[in-house]
Amino acid sequence: MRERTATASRSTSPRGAFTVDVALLTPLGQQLGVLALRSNRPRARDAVVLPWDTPRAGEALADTAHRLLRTHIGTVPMWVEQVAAFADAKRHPSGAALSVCFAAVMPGSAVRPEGPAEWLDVDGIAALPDRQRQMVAAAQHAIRRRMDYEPIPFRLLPPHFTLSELQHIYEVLLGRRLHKASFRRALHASWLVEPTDHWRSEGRGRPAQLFRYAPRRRRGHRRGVRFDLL
Amino acid sequence: MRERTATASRSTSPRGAFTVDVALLTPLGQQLGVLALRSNRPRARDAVVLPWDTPRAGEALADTAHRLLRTHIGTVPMWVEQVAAFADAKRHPSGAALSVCFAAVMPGSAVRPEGPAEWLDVDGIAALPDRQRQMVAAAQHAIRRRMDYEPIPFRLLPPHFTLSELQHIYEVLLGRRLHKASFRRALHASWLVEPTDHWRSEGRGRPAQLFRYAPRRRRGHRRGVRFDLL
DNA sequence: TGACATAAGTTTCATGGTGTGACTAATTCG
DNA sequence: CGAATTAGTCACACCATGAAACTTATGTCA
Repeated sequence: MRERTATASRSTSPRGAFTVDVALLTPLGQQLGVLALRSNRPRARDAVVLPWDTPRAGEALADTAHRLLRTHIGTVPMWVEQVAAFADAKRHPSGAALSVCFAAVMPGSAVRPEGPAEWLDVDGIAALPDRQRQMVAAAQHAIRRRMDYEPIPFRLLPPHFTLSELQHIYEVLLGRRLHKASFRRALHASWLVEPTDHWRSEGRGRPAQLFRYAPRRRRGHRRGVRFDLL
Repeated sequence: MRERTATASRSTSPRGAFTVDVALLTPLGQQLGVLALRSNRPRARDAVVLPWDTPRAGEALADTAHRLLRTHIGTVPMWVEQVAAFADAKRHPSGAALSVCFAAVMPGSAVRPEGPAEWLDVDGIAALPDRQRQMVAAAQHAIRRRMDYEPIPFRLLPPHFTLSELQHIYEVLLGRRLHKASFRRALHASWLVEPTDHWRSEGRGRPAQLFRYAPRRRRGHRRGVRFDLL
């Protein structure tokens, strides 16, 4: 066990130091799940917390986040990015004045994480400390925004996937249904995926063709201003 | 003078504390300018720095940024937002391990700021400390992204403005030219501006009608996924 | 075997947004 | 007056979008 992980020590960091907290999101059925650590004292105020730690000497923020993820899920997800710093009066398990939140995504897995870790439904995060509740909301918001510029959903799928699986990931991340024909038309027009020779039969219904994420030459198409989101 | 402002003290903050730094951007002709403070020791390594300070006890991050802005330009701009936290080994004038960057925008003014403050061209920021150079770049990047969701350019204009002025702001912030007809067509289609009864004669050329920022009823138009930015 | 359910994938149509260049309009200056 | 300058519009080709209907390929079960 590592020292200074969230479950090992609580409220023992010196005041004034800062923490790095990780909101690791994953598809959990039709919802989003976030990785939380359950303490062995279920009656305590911090019964469930996000993974957090203080950086080691000379360690970059992102490296602290990576180390936390390696510790708790054994690997570093394909997508990890800083969301924001939080320093208001809201409670944090460390007592630190400031916490930097990192968001990460990993493929959906039916397996329950081992140890004190578990998946929490993003809509059932009332048990988290106040500051970490804000963090989960901010992480979800950041992901939805950055999806427009980064291929985050593809990081949540194996190398080969069906278009229905891809659409389902988009729907879970965005929290709304998408239209099948429009989704596929736009996807193909962007030359982001490439069909393979393999098909997957999922029981009933027509088999689905497997695709690979293989972005083609970008036509450097500077688009105009979009006012419709203001 | 306030204690602990950027020009008053250098490298005197306790190590381990963190700073709040502000990148205040403004249109400067065809370019962007950023507010910098020139020290009275021009030969020093930190000849020019962004405004920064450490938060007071119990002060929220945004409040520290607001206080800095009030100190140096006398008012709090209409748009101030956190960009990110920086904590790598790059040099910061305070010596602090971590710095939280805030971006802000204010209307272009031909007036030179008073005191030790001055406008630095965003492309001529080599004189800034390493970490603050990163901050200015990140602030510019963040603004370009958030312009799609927030009416930041309107915060850079007086209550009444011409459409040419608005387009010029967009061009300076985005760093590229826009097509006049497309810009206006999209703008009007979004019902963001409202014509007034006033016109402005700017010397030569046809007078321009003045508009007001008056966003109309949003038709809750959930748009599909955009793959063309990936 | 054949009807049905189910899921993948395509087609079609109406509508509306986009880039572009050319056009008109109103003013100042010489 | 006429040229220069800036504001504002138009027309056209093309692309993107939402929606619904349609086709294809499988499994299920009588």
